[in-house]
Parts: sequence; structure tokens; C-alpha cells
Amino acid sequence: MGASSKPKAETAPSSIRKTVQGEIIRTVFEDARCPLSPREAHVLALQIQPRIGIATVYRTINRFIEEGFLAPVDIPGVGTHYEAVGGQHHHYFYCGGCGRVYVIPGCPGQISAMLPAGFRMERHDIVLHGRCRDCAGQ
Amino acid sequence: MGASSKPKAETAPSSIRKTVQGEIIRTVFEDARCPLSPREAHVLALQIQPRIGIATVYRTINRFIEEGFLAPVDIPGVGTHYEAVGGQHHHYFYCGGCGRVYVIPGCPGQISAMLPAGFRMERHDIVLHGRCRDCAGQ
DNA sequence: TTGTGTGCAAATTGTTTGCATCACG
DNA sequence: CGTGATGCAAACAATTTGCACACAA
Repeated sequence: MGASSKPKAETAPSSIRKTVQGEIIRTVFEDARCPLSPREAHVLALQIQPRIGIATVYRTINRFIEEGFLAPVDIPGVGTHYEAVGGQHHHYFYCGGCGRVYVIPGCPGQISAMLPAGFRMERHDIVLHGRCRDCAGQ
Repeated sequence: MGASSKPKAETAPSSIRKTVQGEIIRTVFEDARCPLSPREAHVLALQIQPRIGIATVYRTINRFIEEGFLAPVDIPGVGTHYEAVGGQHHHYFYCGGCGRVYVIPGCPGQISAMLPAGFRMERHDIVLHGRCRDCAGQ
């Protein structure tokens, strides 16, 4: 939220440092093929460096978001996930069978046609729910 | 999740009773023009009956969902909201200015065209973000 | 050396649950 | 009356924050 209205002083750092933990977490998201939850990212980071705390993961994720490296992905019913920004425009498919989140490239047109008069759209999220190829059979 | 694998015994009630609190909460959602968060529903219910606890609101909402009266609406970045089922197919618009959730009737076609081969879609959610008519000017 | 980032634990916030009690049917 | 529903508080889970210390620059 805004940083200028809170009396909290919010001492914004004047420079960002490169740290071992930060780079590990960055790598975890870069290597991930799908959006990760903070917990998943933490587990993966722990496999590389067994001392990273969950608080560091959260703080680093938030820093990465401000930095523009990560973007939040909210899947209804599941906690917030995060993914590295960079690919082309895409959406998500959540499999109710295995719980995995798939990235779906592309986008249906006509989205802005839904917009009521006078409204301004800055962004849109589409999440499909169902069964992925592996889970569809059952 | 499945109800048969847990050793919890989950004593499912064999009948559902009509109570004062339940009817108040039902009315709150019926009268609402937009999806409500549990907290919002609680505040509205308290205006009618000042003794309703937040736990009752949650329990009642979950009962209504199983009953098919309510459906969850997840708006990225905001907590889960709930709305009365019944209208025609629609989606949502979240205003970053005033925080209100608007219902948008209609739906862009071509959604299923995004689906990868072998995947089965059971449902889709679309959330638009931006500024509503009231907030667009600023 | 300076000040940012980390670890750990406590604090918050949102949601669920245990238990004694209430009240619908 | 018997069982489902309620209130309150404690329990949980997810995320943030305070503080002392470690370590980039």
C-alpha cells in the first residue's frame, strides 16, 4: 500500500544487497516450471541451504515483487502463489486432482467487451479449474 | 476433500434446522448486491441481531455452501468472499480504488479454446481489476 | 564501519474447533 | 426430549514484525 500516509516511518532501504539466501530463492523461482507457494519455495530453498527461515522467504518474495521479478498468482481455494515475471501473457489451470497449477499461454479475446461503461480495466485474471491430463481419466 | 477417508467420524447431521441466526445470515446474503466477506456478513448480521458470533457466520456460510445456496468468490489479493447462487453466469470486477467487488454479467467466448489437449475444464473464473466508474476519474 | 538482510520467536489476521448450553422440531 | 446450532474461547494456519546479530558494500 502507499508508503507516504503511514506514520510507521517505513524506513525504505536506499540500496538492495545481494545475499546468498536471496539468490537461492531467486533461483528456486527461476527454475520452477509453475507458480510456487511460499511454503513450496521454502522447502526447495531448504534443500540448498538448510538454515533459511520462512520469514526470510516471505520478506524476499515481497522484495522481489517490488523489484518486479515476481508476481503474485491467486488461485481460488488455494493460498497465494508466486511466479517469475517474464514470459508472455498467460493464465492458469488448477487441477483439482493433483493440486498442481499449470500455466496456459494465450488469452480469449473479447475480455474488454465485458467491461461496463465508465470502468477502466488495468488487468485481468483467468483461472480454469478441472482435471489435468494425468487426472482426467479417473 | 473426500469425507470417507478421514478417521474423524465427521458425524454428518441427518437434518438441517432453521434458526434465527441462520435466517439472518441468509437474508444478509440475499439482500447483498455484491459478494461479501465473512467479516462484512458478520457486521451486517450484527446490525440485526447483536449476539451473533463470527464462528456462527463461518459455520453457517459453510453449511450454505454445501446446501448450494452460497458460492465462494476468490478475489486475488482480497480475502474470500461469498455470494448467493442463482443469477446467470457472471464474473467479477475488483476496483482498486474503493475495494468494491462488482458483478459483471456475461462471459467472453473462446474460453475452452485455451484448454490444453487432454485437460478437462469444470469451471472458470475471470476477475477484472481496475477502476470503477466512480474511481476512474481520479 | 554502516546499515541491510537474516533467524528466531512473538504478534497479527483469518478460519476452524471443543465444549457447555440453547432451542428447533 | 434429542440432536443440531450457537457463543465463547482456545486452537490452527498463514503472514508479518521486533530485535539482536551477521555480513555485503
